[in-house]
Amino acid sequence: MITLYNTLAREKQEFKPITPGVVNMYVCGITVYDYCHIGHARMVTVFDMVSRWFRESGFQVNHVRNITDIDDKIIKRATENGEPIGALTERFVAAMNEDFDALGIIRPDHEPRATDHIDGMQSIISKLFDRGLAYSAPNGDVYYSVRKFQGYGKLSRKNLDDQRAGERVEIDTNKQDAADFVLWKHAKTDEPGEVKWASPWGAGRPGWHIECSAMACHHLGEHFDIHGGGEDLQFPHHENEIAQSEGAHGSQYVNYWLHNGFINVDNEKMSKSLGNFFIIRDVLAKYDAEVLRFFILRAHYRSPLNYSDVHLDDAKNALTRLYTTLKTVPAADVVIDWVEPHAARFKAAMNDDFATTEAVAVLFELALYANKHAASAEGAQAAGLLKALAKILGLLQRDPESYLQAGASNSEWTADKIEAAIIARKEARASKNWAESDRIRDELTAAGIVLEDTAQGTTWRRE
RNA sequence: GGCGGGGUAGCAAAAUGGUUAUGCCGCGGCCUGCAAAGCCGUUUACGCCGGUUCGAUUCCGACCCCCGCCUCCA
Repeated sequence: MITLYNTLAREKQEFKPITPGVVNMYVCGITVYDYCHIGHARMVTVFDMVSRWFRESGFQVNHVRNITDIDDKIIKRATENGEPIGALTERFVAAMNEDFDALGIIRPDHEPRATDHIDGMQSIISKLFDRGLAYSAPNGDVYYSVRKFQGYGKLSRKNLDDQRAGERVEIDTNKQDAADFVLWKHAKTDEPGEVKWASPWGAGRPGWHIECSAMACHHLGEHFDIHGGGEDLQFPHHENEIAQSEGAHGSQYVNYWLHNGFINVDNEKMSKSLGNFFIIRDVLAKYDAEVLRFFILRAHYRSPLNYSDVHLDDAKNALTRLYTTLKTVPAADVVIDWVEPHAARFKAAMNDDFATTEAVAVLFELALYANKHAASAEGAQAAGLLKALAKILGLLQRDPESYLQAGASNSEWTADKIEAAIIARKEARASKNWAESDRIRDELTAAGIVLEDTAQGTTWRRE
């Protein structure tokens, strides 16, 4: 039995699929106008982990993650760059895929793009008009009349009358109510033709929220199991999605809402204005992608996660321990026996709202056991189980030696040169010339290369 | 102002009414030519004040502090 924290209910609930054995899940993806940051990395890693666990648990998973390829920021950036919208978005879709692939994210089953679903959006807007929930404003925009939708605020638990409308942002006088949101934006004369679509309400382009209602409905139907995204999307985005989809279809939209916590820097939310913003590729230039994945998964998905080099160093050292174990103790081929105590605890943790923190702790306990029994079949079995369980989290699947020796490709110390130094040191040691052997080792240490003398000979790794 | 999340050892991060979380770092020991790795051990942990209880970090109440959403945002 899998339980998950449902934002809609504000409590953990047992997961009951609409169709037995099937999980239909929609996750809000990226707006492609810039490189993805580590907050995006957390979001996709978390829902990748969720998909993997459902699959491991025997479910058929339909994982949909959209790509927002039309919006104000995209238009602005394309204009600044003097390039077509399509060229800009294609470039950043490619960059996104590179980054996510590096993180070991399994591609979602569908990655719909907003611009391919304009018809679906218009269809929903028409239904909203039919039901009296949409109206055309004097300026040509189409708005959703929030107060006419009963249950508005049920996800974010916001009471319309308690909001301080207009306190931070000036109220658009075209709206009948400050809380109303745009469904369709009328075309502006200075906008390029590629952002204008014909519609019953005049040429224009969709509002932000409507795309997810349309794409989710297209791939998963009017009613599906899980909808995920970053916690900031809870309001207004997800609240508005509910209003649109349930308003248009007259039935429940989503059973379980999952929201991942943010990555913070110095305990504050990352934001460009604070200048504490980190894009994935900059981090990957400094740290192995698996370190970043491990860093994300060792925390619980709903907790805030502080980012800094110190924390990544910590994660890196911890991951090195695991890989070192697998290097030292050959992993046996293991079919997971879920009754085995470690495996059972791993499963119980994952079933409990994806408690990867506890699952990772089990990994370390297996490493300890494997190290203690390194020479025996028990040890190989434990190492094998460690690797098998880690696979579910998308971790520890590389050749340990390769992982430990990776990086520093720009170093003058190539593998060949290191091997040569090790041979020279071996000769010095054979003649008990400790001064020379230590000199060689110190030289390597200074270059960030650690030597380890074992019964089977000397091995090396990069720090 | 409304709504929500949180304060755990040097750092990071979980669970839990009484029993070792886990990892990193530091320190001591074993091992080693010396190291590294590994193993063993180790550093007054639970924001503050009351209450319930045989017993609370863990439940209840008050208080202090931090963070998020209420605007585009993962």
